[in-house]
Amino acid sequence: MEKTAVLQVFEALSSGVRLDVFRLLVQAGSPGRVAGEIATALDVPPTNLSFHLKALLAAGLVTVEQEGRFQRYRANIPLMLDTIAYLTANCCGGNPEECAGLRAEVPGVDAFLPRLACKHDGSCKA
Amino acid sequence: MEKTAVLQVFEALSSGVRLDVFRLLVQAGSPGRVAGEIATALDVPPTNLSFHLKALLAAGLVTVEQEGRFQRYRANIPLMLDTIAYLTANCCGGNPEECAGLRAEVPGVDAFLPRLACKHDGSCKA
DNA sequence: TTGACATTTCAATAAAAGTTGAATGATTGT
DNA sequence: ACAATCATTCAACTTTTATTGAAATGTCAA
Repeated sequence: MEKTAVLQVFEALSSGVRLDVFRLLVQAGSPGRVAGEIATALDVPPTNLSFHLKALLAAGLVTVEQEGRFQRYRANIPLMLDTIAYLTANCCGGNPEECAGLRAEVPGVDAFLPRLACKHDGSCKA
Repeated sequence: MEKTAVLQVFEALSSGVRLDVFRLLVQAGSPGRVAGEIATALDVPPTNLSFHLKALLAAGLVTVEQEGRFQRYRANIPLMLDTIAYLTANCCGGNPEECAGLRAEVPGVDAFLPRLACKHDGSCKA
């Protein structure tokens, strides 16, 4: 994944409104939500929501599909996972056990992480 | 984890300099790096690096330890993992298989993720 | 085709973040 | 103590981002 794309993702998630929108869509799953539903759920003025949705779209974190006069938004989960993989790449350099131990301490985090950026025999992968 | 803390993390990671610094420290593992090493490695003026390190510190993403006249910085891996857990919480709402399938498609991502925010029997956890 | 609704675009303003050079504080070696 | 080194703080400026209301676009239903 390219650094500029990763930066766009993190910048997109660094606004309170956009973080809420994205998480709402992550939890919504494949049905997603139309813009009006999002605006109501989060109590954000439509014009402002539109501004933030545009940023999320530019980052690739959400997709849109027209549905009559509605716009249906969905979270782009694979991009979220790619971004996590980028951030955690080659964790702890030569000492992968270090990262493995830390992972074990955060309940629930393991299933969403890269099969460690380092192999289980102790060596690291690219 | 609190939303404001998560926002600080994402904001911290939304600058090219800070993203590079954090990844450098993630890969450095427990030895970390002193400020001068970071500045040299990334070719950032010390005054500017200091500005960005301060933001990373405020977000909690790095720690400092004084070492003579040097300042040694280290990545805060548990916070990184907590943040990932927050972002992926309750993924795909009622349809956890949806997220599980997507995870499987991103090589290397699984080991760094929450043991899915949903249980393997199909139900979701808090 | 007219009127109502959903959403976006535009323009203006307000607020925040990034970069730089000069100055400061702290620590080491001589 | 003195000079050199490592790093941070400060002040000024430039650039980017957020928010709002009014207007425009496009779709549906009667």
